[in-house]
Amino acid sequence: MQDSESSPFQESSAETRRRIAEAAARLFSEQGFQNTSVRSIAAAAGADAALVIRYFGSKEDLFLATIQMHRAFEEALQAPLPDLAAALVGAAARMRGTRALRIYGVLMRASGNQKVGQSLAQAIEDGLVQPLTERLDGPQPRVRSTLITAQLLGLLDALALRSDTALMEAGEHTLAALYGPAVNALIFPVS
Amino acid sequence: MQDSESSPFQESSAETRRRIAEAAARLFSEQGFQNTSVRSIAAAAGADAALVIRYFGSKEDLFLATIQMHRAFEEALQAPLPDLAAALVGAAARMRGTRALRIYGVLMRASGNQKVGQSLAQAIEDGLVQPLTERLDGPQPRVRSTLITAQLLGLLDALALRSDTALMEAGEHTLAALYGPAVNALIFPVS
DNA sequence: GTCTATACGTCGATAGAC
DNA sequence: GTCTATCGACGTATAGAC
Repeated sequence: MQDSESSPFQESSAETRRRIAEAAARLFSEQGFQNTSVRSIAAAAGADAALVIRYFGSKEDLFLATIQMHRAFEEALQAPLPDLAAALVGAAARMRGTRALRIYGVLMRASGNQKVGQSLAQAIEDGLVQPLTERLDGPQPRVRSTLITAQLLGLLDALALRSDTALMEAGEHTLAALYGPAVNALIFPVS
Repeated sequence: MQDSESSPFQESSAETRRRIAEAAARLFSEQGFQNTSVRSIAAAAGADAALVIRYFGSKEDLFLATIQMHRAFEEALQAPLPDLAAALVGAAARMRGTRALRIYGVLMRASGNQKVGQSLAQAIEDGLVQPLTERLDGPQPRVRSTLITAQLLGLLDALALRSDTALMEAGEHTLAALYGPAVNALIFPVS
């Protein structure tokens, strides 16, 4: 399963494997999981469909191995508490047009697949809900961080899945000025 | 294509067609679009797979014809402006465990299909964004209503796609008390 | 050891027999 | 009006050529 680059004098196949992974990452992120066939990945990599399965086990495993979510909120989560909301919304706004946002949309739509759904849920838990929970003061930090996550992912949905024009055209400053206070209502609840 | 019930003495097929639509609605909402085969729908309806296609044109058209989103926020959108946020969040919270919420998740995950994605986007526009925009006072009503929609759909995502335990177990009152003010921050911006 | 040829079962969809 | 036969494409598996 994991024969990583342990032997430096691998004859040839490591290169083929890399080309397959590269083609898979590109096609999956452009067209999604269901709309990308194993055969088309093989063709783009100049290889055979059987090889793809031989190297990666299944289309599902190939997807999980090549498409992984960028930790888009990692930096924003370090912001001081009074600036946290603006930092999170700004990070989401800056994802517009990026590959990371497209990949989020692809993962979302592929989450009907059990492994993909679990993987995505875990990434959200580890990359957003859990770090947020630790930073919150006051009552019910877990529910509040989950709701903040819902706000941020709802924003990403509008951008990635619906390409909402009103939000695509708005300036980052406008989005932060409007959505920031809404996020702050959960960071600093009125109790 | 459209031979609706124009002749009252249809021999038999109208009943078969109804059974197919019924089975399709049930299986699609339980298993999603991709995980439901035309053959399994035909079997559940006691009919033949070719008949299913013959009556409905394609699996895609059958899906669009049978799975349609319940206008879950129609009533809440009538609430007086000061109560609107609580009404919307309450409506979302009450969707937990319902068929309507499962259907939302199914549509979301099937939105990689172009027709499904457009249909869902249109339903969101007509059932949420547009009515909300008309009710908002103050600047940038369109962007604000789009962001409120993002909040509400983000909440539905957490409930339908991730079955988030923190939110599934929270009381409707708790959710309204926490998320309501966050929605209100967009209904009544501080300017 | 790296890859190709081939095949199996299932899918959505179509043509035509009854 | 309904079903049988079949199509091409899919994911996957394996035998064996180089």
